[in-house]
Amino acid sequence: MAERYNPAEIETRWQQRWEEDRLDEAHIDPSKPKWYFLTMFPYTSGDLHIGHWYAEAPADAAARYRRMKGYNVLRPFGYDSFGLPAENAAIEAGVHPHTWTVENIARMRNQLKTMGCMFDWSKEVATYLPEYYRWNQWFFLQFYKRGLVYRAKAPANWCPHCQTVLANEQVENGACERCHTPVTRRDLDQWLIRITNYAEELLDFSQLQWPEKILLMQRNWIGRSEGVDLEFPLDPSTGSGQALEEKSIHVFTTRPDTVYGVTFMVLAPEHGLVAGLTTDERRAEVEAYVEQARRQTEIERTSTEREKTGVFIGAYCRNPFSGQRVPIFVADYALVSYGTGAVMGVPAHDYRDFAFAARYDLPVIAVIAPPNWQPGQALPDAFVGPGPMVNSGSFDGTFTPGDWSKLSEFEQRALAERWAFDFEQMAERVRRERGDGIAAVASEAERRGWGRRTVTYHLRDWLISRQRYWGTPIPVVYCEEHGVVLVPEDQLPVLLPPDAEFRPTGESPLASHEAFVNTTCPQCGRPARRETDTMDTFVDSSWYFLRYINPTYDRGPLDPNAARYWLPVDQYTGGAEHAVKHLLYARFFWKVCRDLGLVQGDEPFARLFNQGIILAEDRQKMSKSRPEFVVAPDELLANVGADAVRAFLMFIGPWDLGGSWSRQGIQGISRWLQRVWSLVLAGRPHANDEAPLTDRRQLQQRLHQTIRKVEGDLEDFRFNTAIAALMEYSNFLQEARVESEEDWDEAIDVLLRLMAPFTPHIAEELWTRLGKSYSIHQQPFPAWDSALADAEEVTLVVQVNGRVRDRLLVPVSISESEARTLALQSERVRSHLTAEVERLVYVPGRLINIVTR
RNA sequence: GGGGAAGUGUCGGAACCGGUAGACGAGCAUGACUUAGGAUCAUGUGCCAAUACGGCGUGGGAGUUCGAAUCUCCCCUUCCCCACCA
Repeated sequence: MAERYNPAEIETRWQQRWEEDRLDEAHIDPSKPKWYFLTMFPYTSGDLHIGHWYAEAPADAAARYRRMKGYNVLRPFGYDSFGLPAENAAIEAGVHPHTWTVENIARMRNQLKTMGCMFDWSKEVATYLPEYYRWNQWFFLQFYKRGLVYRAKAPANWCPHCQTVLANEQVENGACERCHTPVTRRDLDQWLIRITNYAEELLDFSQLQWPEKILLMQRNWIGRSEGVDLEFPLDPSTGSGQALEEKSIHVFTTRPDTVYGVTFMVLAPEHGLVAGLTTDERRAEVEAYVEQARRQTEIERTSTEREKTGVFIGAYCRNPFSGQRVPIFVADYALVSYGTGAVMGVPAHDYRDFAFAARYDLPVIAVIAPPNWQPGQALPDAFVGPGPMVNSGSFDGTFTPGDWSKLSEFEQRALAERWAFDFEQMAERVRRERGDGIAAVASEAERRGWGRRTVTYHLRDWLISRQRYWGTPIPVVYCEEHGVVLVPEDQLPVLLPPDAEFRPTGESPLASHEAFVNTTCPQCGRPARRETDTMDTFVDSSWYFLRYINPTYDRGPLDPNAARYWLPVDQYTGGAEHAVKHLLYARFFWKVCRDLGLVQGDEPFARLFNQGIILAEDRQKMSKSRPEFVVAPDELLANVGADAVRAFLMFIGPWDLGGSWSRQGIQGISRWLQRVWSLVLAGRPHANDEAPLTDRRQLQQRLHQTIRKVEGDLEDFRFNTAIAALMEYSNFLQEARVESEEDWDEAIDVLLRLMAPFTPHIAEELWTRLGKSYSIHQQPFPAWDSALADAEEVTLVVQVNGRVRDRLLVPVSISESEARTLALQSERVRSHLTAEVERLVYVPGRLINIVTR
């Protein structure tokens, strides 16, 4: 009786051996093409769950395949280990975040090793270590010197639960992405990074082989809008008596063609001019409104269902084009964070303004004539479509496209229906029309000095200050004499003191640590205070992949020598949830690094692949409240083994779609591995029985077809069909009766090499047991020969009027006339030929369709 | 409100260019072997009929085509992302 497959024993044995032999360490080798294969590093949240396996196991198979194809593959691993979750968990458990993090990393590392992945452990990186965050601080200094870091007092997203500010990207539906508490606003002095300087370049995706979906999300997030900054002079006859430096209000508009339709002006509640412009009699009401806007959460404030509200502030400005006096309102539908924080209200041609005007009984002046509209007629709704300008002084009659080209076809059709005009005709008219009211008014504004063309982005500057403990201290000192002073490079790192009170109070925890706060000014040596905020952890993750290439290098964040060889990353894999956070920040960081001369090229990640999400059996997302899914169960590893878990996760479906985790299906993989085990160890099946001999040519054909299929699937991350092909192949071998020992050996040799990327342990074990040289993971991937893979005979389907009536086995080389003859001779076909044959459609190698009258 | 992805047996899924729908697994059924098994092996398994060389089948409805899961239009459902962007 042959020995049974015992995955637990085999797997631990090989994992130890590979580690001892440093099989997976990558070294610079100019004689080989390199392949930097990166997977997003995990947050150190504790035990590994099946989601981690899902991110790592298929990527490992793809990386192992690359290595077998002759690439020098770099496959590092690290830990994103600063940040709120560590702190929150530590507070809950009453442990220091440092202890919590160190323990988690140790546990995660051990659990990771049971997966049998080809990680190069010599390049491990953890962001909480001073050797790492020292370079965050170094980057901060370089950014500062290049004018890419600045300090500003601005209303910031504030999470009342986490007691810290958040970047725009970390607010989801108006709530904190971590704890889902509704976000409010707070005015604080904050450090920001000028990512907007790179907005234009970040919109260039031409060098990226990324999923369209992600590019689209980044494009939308950056949100480029071309428009005009228009200046509306303040009316001197109104307003408060306060002396104002500002003489005008700036608005950003994409629709200057509607400027004659302005009937009011809206300032965001946080707009700097509100307090100064408000008249005394309006002051109480305005202040109450501003105060309630401030208290509201983002969710309440940005709900689209909500009615537009606002308050007249008593002041007026003047429309430079029409000369008309325009009342100024404060309303929370204007956002400080977009454009100039002020909106020109054109109710006739903007839905929001229309709703606002309706509520406060403000005039609606149509300045673009909708189809079938008569002058003087009231508008039932805002009209955003194209048409001739009216009520617009010298611009009357100028055609303007309105929002037409910005609308999707769907929206255009809806608009056509709403205003009862012909969609096709209008589309054609806009295409043909040479007039452009938008450009005409914009040019006029520039000529008269009333405004200038400008581009506005949805992307905000990146707010990196955090009022929390567990992060990188910002290397800045405040001196009474010298103000903001940077900590000199040779004094880095500014160490995070281990003994600070880290419980959040709303104040930065470091502020109460006297020994940390009190320092001396690097310039004059007199007493000074340290900055007590820490950095957003997205700073850490923006460049970790640069550190991997040589994590011990101490003369800079990255080793230039290693950088020249390894960078950029050839393949990046990870979840799509980072589409506009990490992936945008990392692209930005790279571009700055390029400008600092640290790296070459414009993009860090040439190719990107997003795996899907793995759900529990009942399609619930895995979570901490469901411990049965949080831990990749030891018991599972003991029973079926890591190879089976790996292969099952790849077999479950396409990697980018994710799927449900079920223990049931894993039996199928386990059985397959058992069958392969017996097949390989038992030797040629049916060697001595009466079964018909398998044709040698057919054996080779299956072998080469399988290599071709598995290779193609691995190139495209289609692991599920690759494994199905391997199953088909091993099932075929099980049925086969192969005469020659050599042929059999070749067939098995190929099977094991093809399995090695997916199930590395069993492949290595069987390989060794067959007496082949260690290690299978250093063997080349088998090559296929299309002459051998291509079939000599094909099944020709014969259809009558599109219905399959017969299948004929014919040589590939069959001529059309031979095929016709054979098809028409077929008994099965003839019985369906009840009418005269009209024509014959012949698709070589596939089918013949006989069409009758 | 906008954008995107997807709907195929009992289940996960396959079908890459418009050309054999359901590969490969799971589950189920029957049988074999077994003291027993959630072990192993064999056979079957889309639905309806059951005489088969039959009919119907890829969310629903239309269309293009010799031929549609695949292309076009309308409708329905699910998931994801963004959401007062002036």
